[in-house]
Amino acid sequence: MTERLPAARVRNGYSAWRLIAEELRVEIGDGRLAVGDRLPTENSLSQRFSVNRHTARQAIAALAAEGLVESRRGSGTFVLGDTVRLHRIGVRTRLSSSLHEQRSAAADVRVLHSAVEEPPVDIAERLNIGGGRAVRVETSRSADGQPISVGTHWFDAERLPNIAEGMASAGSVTAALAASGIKDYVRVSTVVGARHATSMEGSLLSLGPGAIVLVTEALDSEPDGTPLQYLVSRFAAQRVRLDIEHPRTD
Amino acid sequence: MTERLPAARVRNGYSAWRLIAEELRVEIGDGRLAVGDRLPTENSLSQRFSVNRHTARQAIAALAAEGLVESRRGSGTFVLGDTVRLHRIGVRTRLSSSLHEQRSAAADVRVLHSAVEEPPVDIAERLNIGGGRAVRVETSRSADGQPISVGTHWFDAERLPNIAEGMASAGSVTAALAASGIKDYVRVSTVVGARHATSMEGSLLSLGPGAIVLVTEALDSEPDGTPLQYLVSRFAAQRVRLDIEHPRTD
DNA sequence: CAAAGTTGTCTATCTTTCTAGACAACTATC
DNA sequence: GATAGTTGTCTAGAAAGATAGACAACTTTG
Repeated sequence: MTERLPAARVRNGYSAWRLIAEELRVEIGDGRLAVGDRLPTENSLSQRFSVNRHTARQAIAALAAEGLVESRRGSGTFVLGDTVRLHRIGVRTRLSSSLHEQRSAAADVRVLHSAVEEPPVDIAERLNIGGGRAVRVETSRSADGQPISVGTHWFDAERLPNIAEGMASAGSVTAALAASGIKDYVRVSTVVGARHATSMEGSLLSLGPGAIVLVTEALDSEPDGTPLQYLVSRFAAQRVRLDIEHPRTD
Repeated sequence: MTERLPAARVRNGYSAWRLIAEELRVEIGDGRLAVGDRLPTENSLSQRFSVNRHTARQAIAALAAEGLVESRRGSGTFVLGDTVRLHRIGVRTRLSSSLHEQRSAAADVRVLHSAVEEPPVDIAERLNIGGGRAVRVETSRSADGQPISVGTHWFDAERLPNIAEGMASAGSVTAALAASGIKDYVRVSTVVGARHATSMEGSLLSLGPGAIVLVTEALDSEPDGTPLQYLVSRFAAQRVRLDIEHPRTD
C-alpha cells in the first residue's frame, strides 16, 4: 500500500495539469527557462507538484500544442520560444500604427459590425452626449496573420454619423476621422485591466477557453479637449505586452 | 430518453462551472449586469451554457463565495458590487503613494526577503551593471488590509548596498533612496502584461489558484538618466486597474 | 556496447465532476 | 389564497480527470 497523501486539492475549477502548465509558462516567460533550455524531467515535475507523471505529461502536452515547448523521446523537453509583441500606449496612440515598434506587416484592422444605439450611461458621460445616440463599431486587428486584439469603439452619432463606413473602407480610425474633418486627436486616459476571455473573444482571437485578455479602456479627444472616441480593446495576453510611454518632462 | 448533445467539450483544463463564472464576472465587470440586477435564473443559465442546472449553480456559488453576488431563495440571485482600485502609472510613479486616487489607508509596503546576487543578464543590462552584483528585494503591498501586489526590486549592489534595510525600516522605496542620498527619480519605461498567478503569488495575494495577475516591468532612473531600480510588480487583476497617465504636451 | 535516463504508450482503477431527476422551501403575482 | 417561478437539498449514475504500474523506444554517457 503506497502512502496516499490526501492532497486535498481544493475544487477551484482548474485541473491539476492546467495549473502546472501555467506555472511552467511563467518560468518560460520570465527567463528562468530560456529558449533552448531543457525542462525538468516528467518525473521531477510530478514530484515537485505532487501529481502523477501522467498529469505532468498532460501539462507538457498542452504547452507543446501551443508550440511553446517540444518533447524529444529519450532526451527531454525543450523550450522553443516565446514571441510577444509590444503595443505602444501613449498620447499619440493609434490603433493601426506602432504595433511591434518596427512596423512589421501592417496591422490590419477589420470592421466586424457596427450599429447606432443608445450608449451605456457611463460611456455617454465620457463622450459628453447626454441622451444622444452613439455609433458602436466592433473591430478586430491582426498582424502577420495572427489575431492581436478586438475592439469596441464608441462615437457620437450626431457628430460622426458615417464613421463606421469610413473605418471599414479606410481600415483605420485615424483615416476615417480625417475624412470627417478631424485632423488630430490625443489620448486622454487609459485604464488597463486583465480578465479571462469570453467565449466570443476566445474565438475571435483564436484562444482556448479560459485564456487571458488584457483590457484597455481609453478615451481619445481632439486637442481642444472635445471627446471623440471611447475605445475598449482586448488583447491576447499570451501574445501582447503593452509598452507605456513616459514622456520626458524636460 | 432525453436528447443528449455530446457537447464535445474540449479538455481545456477548466471545469465548466469555472468558465461560466468567468463569463458572468465579465458581464458584471462591464456593466451588462449592474449592481442590484438579478442574474438570469439557474435554469436559463443552464440552457444558455448547455450544462446541467447543478453546474450553473456551482458557478453562482463561486461568485457568491467572493461576495460578488448573493442568492435569495425564491427570488433570485443579485449582483452585490464590484470594487476595484486604481493604481496610477506615470513618470512620477511611486510604489507607496497614489493608490486609489484619494489616499485611503496608507498603502503598506512590507519587505518579505532580500538577497545580494548575480542578476539575470537582461536585468543587469537594464541596470547597467556589467558583471556586478545586484540587491534583490521581494515586497508585498496591501491597502485597507487587503493584499494588492507583490514586487521584485533590483538595485545595483555596489551603489545601494543598504537599500533593503532602508526599505524595511522606512517602508518605502522613495524614503530608502532618499536615505541613500537620492532625492528624485523618474519612471523611464513600463511594460504591462497579464498571466495566471503562480501558486506563490496566489498565496501572497490571497487569490485562488488560477487567478490572474497584471504584471508590470518598470525601470526607474535618476533625472540624469542613471538607472536606479528595475521593478517587476504583480497586481491582483480582480482588484486592481492600472490608470495610465498621459501628460498633456502643451 | 552497456547502462542509465528520458519520453511514448498501454491497461486498470479510483476520484472528482457533471448530468439527471425529484422534491422542499420560499417569494412574487394574480 | 392559489399559482407559477425561484433557489436549496438530496440521491443516483455517467463521464472525465487523476493515479498507479509496467514496458517499449530512444538518447546520452561512460
